[in-house]
Amino acid sequence: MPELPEVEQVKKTLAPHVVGKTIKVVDVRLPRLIQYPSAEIFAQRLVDQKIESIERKGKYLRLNFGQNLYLLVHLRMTGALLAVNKAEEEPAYAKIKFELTGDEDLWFTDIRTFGTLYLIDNEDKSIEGYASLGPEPLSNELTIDYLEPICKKKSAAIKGVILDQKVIAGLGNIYADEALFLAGILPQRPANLLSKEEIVKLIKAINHVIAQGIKNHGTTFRNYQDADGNKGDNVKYLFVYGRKGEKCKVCGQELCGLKVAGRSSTYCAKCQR
DNA sequence: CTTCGTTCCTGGAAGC
DNA sequence: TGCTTCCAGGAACGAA
Repeated sequence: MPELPEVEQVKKTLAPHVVGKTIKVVDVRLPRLIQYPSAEIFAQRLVDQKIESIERKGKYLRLNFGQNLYLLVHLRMTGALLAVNKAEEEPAYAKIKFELTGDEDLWFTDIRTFGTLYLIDNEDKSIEGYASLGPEPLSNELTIDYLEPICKKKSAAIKGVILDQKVIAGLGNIYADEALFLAGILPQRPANLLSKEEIVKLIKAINHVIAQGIKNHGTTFRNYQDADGNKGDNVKYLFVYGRKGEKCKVCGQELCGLKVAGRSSTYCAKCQR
């Protein structure tokens, strides 16, 4: 599932293929993926737009066209943006084709079709999930002074708090489990019962796992691939995610599984308290 | 306001 | 072997 490091890797690999290219035709094969505006207007407005740059904010990618026109893409679970040579056959699960100037086209593919796309004017406040994103890991806004008061106000599980994109932008199930393991905190602990020291450790752990994920080009657990169709290398560095029933890499004890905040969670009952 | 459950979807794994 | 059931989860949404 694409989280911050995976989306960052898509941005890096996509940019050399598409920045400076102009969209000539848009073929939307699954209109419900277009959240705003209608699929018809979406396709029409993109014609002859030149891709000036690409940015990432949280798990969103933003293609900038100039004149305050932006394409927001959220990959959700299995969405992918692929640059494919026009001579090659189209990719599997192709849902949207952006015909570009040059030798390659841009494809949006999606197995489970949860991905969402938006074409917006200005850096609009109209897309709630995008406009309300909290600070990012590795930014100087994610501080103890920011996070501690938020935790103090919430009796819900800490894992749910750090998965909330309004609190921290970019964490998903994989990096949340990994950060909680590194910080030595059980995912089900009520956020308001964490000590200041624990929250400090958690912020450091979040920054660490995200930086490592980026360095390793993302985590490919099932379907994630970058714009070149390559997988990430980070899965071999995971301590807990997807390892329920296996031995803890630190203490050797069998890892536990539990539903927390509606998500499957894996943790070590000995290393995490 | 917060918190929690439901919903969307498909492929692969697990179960019978 | 082959069919059925379950599970994966980001985030919007509605209910309590």
